[in-house]
Amino acid sequence: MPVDESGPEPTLRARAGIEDVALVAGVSVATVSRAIRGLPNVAAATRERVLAVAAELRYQADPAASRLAAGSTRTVAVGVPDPATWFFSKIVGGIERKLQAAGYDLLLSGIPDAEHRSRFLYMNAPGGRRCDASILVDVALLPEEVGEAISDGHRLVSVGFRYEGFSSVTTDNVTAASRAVDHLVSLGHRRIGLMGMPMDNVMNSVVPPIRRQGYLKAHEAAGLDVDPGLEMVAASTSDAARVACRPILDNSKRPTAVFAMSDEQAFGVMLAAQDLGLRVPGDLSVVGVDDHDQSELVGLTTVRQGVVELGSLAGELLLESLNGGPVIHIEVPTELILRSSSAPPGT
Amino acid sequence: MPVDESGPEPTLRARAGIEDVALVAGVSVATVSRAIRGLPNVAAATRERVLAVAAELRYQADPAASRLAAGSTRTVAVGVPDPATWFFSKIVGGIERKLQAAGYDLLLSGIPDAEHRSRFLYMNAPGGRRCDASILVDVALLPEEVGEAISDGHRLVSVGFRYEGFSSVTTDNVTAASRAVDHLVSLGHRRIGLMGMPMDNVMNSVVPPIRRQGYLKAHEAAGLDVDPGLEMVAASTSDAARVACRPILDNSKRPTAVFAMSDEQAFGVMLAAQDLGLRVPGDLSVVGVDDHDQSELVGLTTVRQGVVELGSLAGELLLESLNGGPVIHIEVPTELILRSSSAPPGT
DNA sequence: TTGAAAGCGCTACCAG
DNA sequence: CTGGTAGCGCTTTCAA
Repeated sequence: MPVDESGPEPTLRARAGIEDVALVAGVSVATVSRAIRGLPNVAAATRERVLAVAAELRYQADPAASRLAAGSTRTVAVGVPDPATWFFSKIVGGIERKLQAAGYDLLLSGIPDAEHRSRFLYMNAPGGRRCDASILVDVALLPEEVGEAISDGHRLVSVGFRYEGFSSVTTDNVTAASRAVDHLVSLGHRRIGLMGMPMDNVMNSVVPPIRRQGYLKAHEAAGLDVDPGLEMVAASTSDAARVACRPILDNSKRPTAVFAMSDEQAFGVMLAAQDLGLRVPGDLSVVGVDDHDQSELVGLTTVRQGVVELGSLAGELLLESLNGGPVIHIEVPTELILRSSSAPPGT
Repeated sequence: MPVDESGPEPTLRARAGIEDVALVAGVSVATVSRAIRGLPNVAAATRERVLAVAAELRYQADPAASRLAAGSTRTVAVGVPDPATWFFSKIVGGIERKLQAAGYDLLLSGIPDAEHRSRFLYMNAPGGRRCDASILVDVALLPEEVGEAISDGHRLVSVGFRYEGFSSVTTDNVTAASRAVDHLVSLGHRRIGLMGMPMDNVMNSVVPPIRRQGYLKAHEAAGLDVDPGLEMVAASTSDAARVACRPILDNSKRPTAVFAMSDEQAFGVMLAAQDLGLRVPGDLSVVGVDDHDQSELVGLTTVRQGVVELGSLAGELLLESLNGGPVIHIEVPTELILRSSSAPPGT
């Protein structure tokens, strides 16, 4: 009766550890460690042999063990308000590509509110030992959080806001907004609504007021009064904006144009106009910010910012900072893209 | 001359370790470990004291150390072809919410090609010790990869495809596609183009052929011949589709309708129609799949699938599988949404 | 209910 | 250039 050795190849049976590799290659674990990580002081022949054995045994260093022993995690945490959003997903995509290419793992967290934000900050602080650094996208930090992060030695790059002490990638939001409003003014609009975002202290608390500044500035430059009754606020989604702007549009004293702080909001405004039977741009001009993938199709005039680029730049800055690079602030340019959603009033 | 003790609070100086907590609380590290993790066999009073000290010292267990000692990583890896895409970002969002709520970390990887796929599989296999499980979204596995994953004991849930051996969340793609084409047929269309996706073996290699089946099936059911000259292929983006369909639309023998495998492709078809001066739906009807956020605004008729739900369900299945749950297959329903991009030919 | 101690798998220092 | 070995910070028997 033949004894059938069950289980597959006995050589590759369990997960190979560094010791197994050392044994088979006939060297010490120390040498294996050096050889595999490409450190100097390993004879070429030795390294080759070790690498061959490691490959054969399908050896992979246990990340937890490496991290524990070496101190570095080769992981970076990325926090965004909502990863399912057009804007944030583009940025995450840009970051991911850079990090993956550099061999870093990317830990993704959604940060929908202040509680999540402080948890993120706490867990990803150096003391948390979860990552080597983190990237925060449009998540506003309180002054005390900034101070704490700095004194903790938190490596952090910020997208959207500029904090001294951390590298950042931002756009010139005052200019972006005033560019849009200037355009509407130059078309002859005098009653220009603002579709803004909430300015609570939880997230996005910096971008909206700045874009609003641009809106005000453009009015001032044109010698126009702003009508506070034309200001609306909604989350940065099409649906929220659609609902929020309805009362102001469904009104004889409605604006002749609306500047929306994001294209997705602008889409919502266009939808509301459709709902009310208003023609765009005949009855209502609409301008947004972003140059969303679908903006061309719907003919939305917008102020473009290179969103994916925002992400890749953030990834690069982070990598540089990890390599001991200096704090760098980058401001990416914006550009007005003219399409069919804006025209002189009453056209 | 007063000696100024430099450095902040001496008590909280360095990062507190479990030993510090034990010392201050007057218990052993073993007890601290139990107390903090909520394990039984700790006196209520003791636990309370330990927790208080831990909070005061801002103690956090080092994840790497815990992982090494306990074996579990509390991390799950998620692989998608391109995280910057509408469809995948929605799914990742759905997954993220579930995982975050359950206290799991989410490692995000883009898997644009076969090389990345095999690297992902290798690193996130149980032997990689990087995560406890993984989720693959629309990343097609070769039969040998499936077999290997199973025999490795890889915990994996699949979104988009159904493999025996792993939990999965899918949609009925044949029905989705045939529903769309049936609709066009019932409007009177006889020449219906197909905007499909590439069927290489790298990614998306299962969904496109299945949707194509639905397209063929609907033709057959209606007794219609399919014209191979009306088949187009492009990546699932608006731009790619716009370019790819141009030659077929810019032709006297053009189709009267196009079924696109995704809404983003449908957007591209609509853009191409615009480019060529074709009216939608008058000269060309267009139907997509997904019900993208912007589909309502552009009036796109589409077959809706609950994309975020796909993600949340995947997250739930994964969590259950981690808790020893069984393999489960879920198929989510689809629904035809009628809008203005489809109408009888020549309307 | 609590504590002592043996690892978890690797890296890094120091000798040789 | 290579090997021995002491940790990294926590979890988990096993005894007490």
